[in-house]
Amino acid sequence: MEPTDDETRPALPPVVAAAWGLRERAPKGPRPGLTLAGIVAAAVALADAEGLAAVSMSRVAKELGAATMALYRYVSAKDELLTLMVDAAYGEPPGPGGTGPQWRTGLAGWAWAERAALQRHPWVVRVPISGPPLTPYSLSWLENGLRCLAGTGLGESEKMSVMLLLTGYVRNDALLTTQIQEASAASGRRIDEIMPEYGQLVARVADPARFPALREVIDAGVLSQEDGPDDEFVFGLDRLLDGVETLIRARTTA
Amino acid sequence: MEPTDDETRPALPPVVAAAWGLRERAPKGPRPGLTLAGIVAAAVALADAEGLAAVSMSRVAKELGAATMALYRYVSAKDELLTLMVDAAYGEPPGPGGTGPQWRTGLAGWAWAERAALQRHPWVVRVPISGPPLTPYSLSWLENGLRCLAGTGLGESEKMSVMLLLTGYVRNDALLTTQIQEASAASGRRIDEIMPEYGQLVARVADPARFPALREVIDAGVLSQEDGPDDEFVFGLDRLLDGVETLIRARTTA
DNA sequence: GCAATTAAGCGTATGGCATACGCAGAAGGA
DNA sequence: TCCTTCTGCGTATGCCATACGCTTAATTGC
Repeated sequence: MEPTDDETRPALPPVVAAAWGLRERAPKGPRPGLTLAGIVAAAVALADAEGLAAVSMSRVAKELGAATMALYRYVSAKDELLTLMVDAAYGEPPGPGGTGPQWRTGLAGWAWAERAALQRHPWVVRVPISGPPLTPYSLSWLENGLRCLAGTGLGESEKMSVMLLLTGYVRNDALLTTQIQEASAASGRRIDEIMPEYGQLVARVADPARFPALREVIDAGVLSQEDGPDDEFVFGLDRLLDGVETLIRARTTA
Repeated sequence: MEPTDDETRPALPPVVAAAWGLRERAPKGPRPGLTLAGIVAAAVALADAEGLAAVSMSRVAKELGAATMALYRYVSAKDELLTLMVDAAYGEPPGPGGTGPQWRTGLAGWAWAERAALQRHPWVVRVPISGPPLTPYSLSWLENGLRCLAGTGLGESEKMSVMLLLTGYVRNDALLTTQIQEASAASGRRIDEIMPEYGQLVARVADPARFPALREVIDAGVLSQEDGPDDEFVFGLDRLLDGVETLIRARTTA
């Protein structure tokens, strides 16, 4: 008996197989009354409307008119549902951007697209990473990002590192944004009220002798003026892509 | 009656006042049997030992030999406790680095120090941000970071943006690292087992025709080789500081 | 010394959560 | 017709945050 693939290769995690539609149904037994895609869609809609905290197994089931435990016929644990929700929330990535010298506009467009997706589904960044990306849409996003870096002279390992850095930046920005929004909603103040107040509070609490640099920032009025919601994102993205550009230039001229 | 500070200035949030030690105790009534600092220390120790999920009000109280509701005499809600825990976990920042041309080594040291603090207390990045930093240690970290940028020609607003970008990078790296560790612990596999497996799984699931760039990465063996745990952090930090350097040079030569 | 005041510690109750387990019944194959 | 297999689901367990109000300790004003 020759070795089969099943013995030489690691098995696909069940949730990955499900995401790629590789589950085969046994012919016997009653027809399923629900579908995995329907469960995921209901959970995504619920998270969009009421936040990730509202996504409990019983609540999703109620939304579908089913009992809580019925969901466990489709998903072995809540973690699996979350993984599938994230993949669905990402959806189709933007088309591959230009390669070669256009890498920068391509990657910038990719980053803005991820940001837009995370603004549509802010709860995505609250779902703990369960491992490196293996689900269909996640891999498509990675693929299209990597394509922007073709012809830049970067090594394959460097390309992956750039993508990791970029998606990390976008995700962190989205996490910060939603956390600030939630905190301001919880405190009942609007964000444009909070920032000027913040400057005053820091000034009150931070002794100028011990916090001189901070005091200069406050005196410059940085904390009082409001900037457009995109300004901070643009700044960070520009720095980050500048850093990548420095590396690419070094690889090209070397 | 002339306007007092209390009328013209926003009030300090209670948790901020507590963190700066500004709570005055009424002389009457029984002596407190617990201290805020003691509660925070117990909660930090518990989070270090068993993770943030283990930090429930009843569990912290049990650790202190008190009843659950006793804690609510010191903290108005769990969120307040979490805020104080984070501040305690950061602790003293590294001394201010050199200014002027040494900004880069100073900021790099700052970033490594924050990373070290987050490795000591991985749960910190799981605590939702409740607002801009106002607690003592948080402000000290910000202060010492800003000092590195003195004499670089950056505007005050740009200095703040750089610090936001840098701390975001470090925190995101820490979040990713702990999530991967937790996921690998939950699956019972070691991380150095997972990565080679991951390459094989991607290869199995990703059609080379549809995922050419991804396939190149896999074929280069990027996903199979393990790099030192710091390599990825070094790469991102270098790119990020390169990007800041580009900006500083533009401000200097202009 | 005594009464009034104030805050500390805490017992109880509420409503929600994930999910292990096992049963009833449906669908198809033999 | 009977047997296998799978679906839907009811129940039970042990957690969680925290609102409310009682008892009691420590102090002040008389």
